[in-house]
Amino acid sequence: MLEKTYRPAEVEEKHYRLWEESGAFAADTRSNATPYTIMMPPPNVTGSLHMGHALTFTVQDVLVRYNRMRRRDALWQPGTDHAGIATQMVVERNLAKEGKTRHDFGRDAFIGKVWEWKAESGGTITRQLRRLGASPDWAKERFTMDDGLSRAVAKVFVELHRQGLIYKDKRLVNWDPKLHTAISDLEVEQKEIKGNLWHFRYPIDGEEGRFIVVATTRPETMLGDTGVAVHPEDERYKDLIGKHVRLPLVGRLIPIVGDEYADPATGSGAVKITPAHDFNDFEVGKRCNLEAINILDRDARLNDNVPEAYQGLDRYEARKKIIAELEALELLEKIEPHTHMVPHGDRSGVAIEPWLTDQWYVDAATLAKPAIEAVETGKTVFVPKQWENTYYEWMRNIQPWCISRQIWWGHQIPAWYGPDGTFFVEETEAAARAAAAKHYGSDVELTRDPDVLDTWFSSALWPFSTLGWPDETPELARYYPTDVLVTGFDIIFFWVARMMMMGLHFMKDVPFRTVYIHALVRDEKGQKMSKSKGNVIDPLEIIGEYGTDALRFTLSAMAAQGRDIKLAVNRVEGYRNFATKLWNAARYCQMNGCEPVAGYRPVGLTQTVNRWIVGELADAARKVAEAIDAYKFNEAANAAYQFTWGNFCDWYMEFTKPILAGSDEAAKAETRATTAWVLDQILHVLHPMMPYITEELWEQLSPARANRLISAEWPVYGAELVDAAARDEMNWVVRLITSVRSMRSEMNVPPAAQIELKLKDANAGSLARLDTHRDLILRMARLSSVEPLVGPTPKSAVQAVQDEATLVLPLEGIVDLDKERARLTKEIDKLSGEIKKIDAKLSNEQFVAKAPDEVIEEQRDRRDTAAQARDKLQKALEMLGA
RNA sequence: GGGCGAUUAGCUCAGCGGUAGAGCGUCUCGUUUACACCGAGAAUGUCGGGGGUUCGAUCCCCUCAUCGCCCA
Repeated sequence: MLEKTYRPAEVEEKHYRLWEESGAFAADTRSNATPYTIMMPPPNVTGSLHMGHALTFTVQDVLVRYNRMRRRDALWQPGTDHAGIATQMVVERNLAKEGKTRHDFGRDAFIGKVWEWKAESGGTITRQLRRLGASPDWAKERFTMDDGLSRAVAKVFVELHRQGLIYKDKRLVNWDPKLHTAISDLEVEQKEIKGNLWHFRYPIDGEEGRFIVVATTRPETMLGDTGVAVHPEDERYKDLIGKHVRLPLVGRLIPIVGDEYADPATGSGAVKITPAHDFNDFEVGKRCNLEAINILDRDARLNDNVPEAYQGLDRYEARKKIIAELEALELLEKIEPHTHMVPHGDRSGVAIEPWLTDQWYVDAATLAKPAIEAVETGKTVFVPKQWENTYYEWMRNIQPWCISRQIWWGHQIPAWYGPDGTFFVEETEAAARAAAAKHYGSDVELTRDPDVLDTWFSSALWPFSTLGWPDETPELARYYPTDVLVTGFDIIFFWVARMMMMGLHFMKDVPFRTVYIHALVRDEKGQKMSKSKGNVIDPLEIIGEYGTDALRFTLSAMAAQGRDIKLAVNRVEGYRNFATKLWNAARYCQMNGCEPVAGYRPVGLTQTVNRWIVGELADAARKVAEAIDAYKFNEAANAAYQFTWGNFCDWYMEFTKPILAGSDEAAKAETRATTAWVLDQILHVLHPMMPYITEELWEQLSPARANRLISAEWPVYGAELVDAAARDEMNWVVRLITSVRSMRSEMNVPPAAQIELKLKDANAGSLARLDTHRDLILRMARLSSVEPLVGPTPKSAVQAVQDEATLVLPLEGIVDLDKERARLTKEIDKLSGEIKKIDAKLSNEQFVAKAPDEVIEEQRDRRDTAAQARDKLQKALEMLGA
């Protein structure tokens, strides 16, 4: 016998272990079934499960479990990402606790430390994924730094280099002065900073007493100024173009140039140009042949290219000093408060510096072209479709991708330098040595490029590198391209776009047919969850309190397309209650001997109630399947919830109690079998969203079954299961019972009182329904009898209309006449309002002329029904007297 | 500045051309042996404002307001 309530903690671990051990998650490369493939976005190896993970992996697991049950050969490819900077930071932080830095160890030893850390702590996220019930093919788990994946990375790098799509260049990069590495544009976050706009006077050379005013938010960069730009058409400065300015504090003569970058409308209209430390200035410098003087070192301290007094100063100390000194020289015109956007490193949190360095770049614009076309032609489709615009916007304006990082943890760039700086890009050191020997005519000492690749470089290869590429494995042939990629919009640029580029380039086909972009999970007020705000809801805590299934079902139910999820814990509680409800329904089945009957077929049933529930179930299961197919997880969850609670528990189980308690053995047997069968189907339909409780019930309700639910087949029913007549009949019963309950409640009839119901003017059909279902009507409406009304309507009665009939509750002595009059009046008013509205429509010639016939017909029907009901209630009201 | 999205019951959200829905919350009643993590019933909405298209608009179009996000 089942316990009284479901205790998730007691069964989740067991089922997970059994699933995994039995190979239920494994794809079958040799299967004849059509593959269904999802590449798991590899979480960072440093990660721990947050609500965003919980959503994305729940959605993926729902898809995978569902398609597995649909008998697709499902491959959910798992793995983790080495997360270069993030992981290196974690390990360095640990070393810092012992007062050490990575430099105390040296590169190789430090990398050894990182691997050690990974072996000890890198499994957290995958353990937590297991708690969430995720069912990827763990045997195929990969890590972006695996040998195989590293080989793929090297091959891609070398090939792209040979094709001219990877190149080395000296340009301004986003330099992170804390982490000492370049980062890509995407890793830069613009933060609004309240600062100042300092206006400086630069003396014009050769014109004593004349100044040009320039404004800057970054005074320290003035030491690297190599020009002042004005708009070529700006009348104020036209005469100055070609002249020079004597740069204060430095003494350098720098030219005044005409360039349209200077906006006459902002500030003074003149701008100082620091080509080595500003992206816009860099372009101006190129156009106007200005020198680029690098004045910063890797810590963003001033270097030897500035006057001695400033050398070694931090950028912010230098700023203070410069302002003070210019003020002393009376060259500070004014200071305006100014709020502006300052780029910050997303990992380090410090302001990044544009810095001139040698870096490796990917020619993203070239690779983007086929990737754009693939979406334009529908080879890859975004769901919801609007995200395609975001993708296009980014891809059509894509900039060269800086892929080198000055850190140690990651894929080291496969380039080796000879003594004269010539480099050899090869997959292995041996190949590089051979190439160098050929080039120099003898063996020479080679040094490998110390940089590593951007983490996203290896992630971009994930859809094929995990399947064995560059080897032509059976997996690669079978599972690429994948079916759907599930992810959040925040990494469309980081990852989706890059997989598209790499996939198309190396596999000549898109990496996935569909990209499902889900929402971001926020707190219940719509704030992004963050540790600093203290509004984080920890999925593991939720799981601990309400169970995994409750969390998964909540996330499914809230995953409506195109909207963020504001997660409120009471929603989870509500769906935990749903799990308990299901549990108790199963318990009821068990107590009533409703056990699965081998060979049961839901056709040819004798009991209307059974034909009805079977049809409702078929409808609900179809809705769930269609919703999952359309990535409408909220609709899938709601359809399953509504059927289980609203149809099966609230009505069917109550309807059948008289049969199960009765003496018609054949009806009893049929009903038991049907009840068991429907519950069984519910378990199937809920399983993708609530895997644990359904598996547990599946096992407990019929321990003899050979297979587990995870491996069962998704139910698909023929149209013959839906019986419209049965549905109409049961709906009639439902309406009758609801009506009586409502009258009782409104008239304050004590629940325990068994009263009589009379049916007035009921036709033969209704009377037949009444006879069929008398037992359950008596029970559910708490009546002593239900009979056709003979003779006149009793004086003190409460009445309601149902189709052609009137329901009459004779409540002599009990009924409060005023209350009943008020109730009837309210009903009548409601109906009158409706009739009036419909009449207005029907008397509108345009409506009658232009609306479709069936709409007009429907309006007429509704009007007639309402009018009939109103007349009957009117009579009832008159009978009560004024 | 450019783009996207949102605004529906007290709260969180579905719906998106023809009877406004759910969950939670609220109120009333209820120990009917599956379930009080429950059951029955009830109340609650000029579907952000203003225009337009249409026989008909919560739904389509325009505009304004407010809020949020992305990109400069």
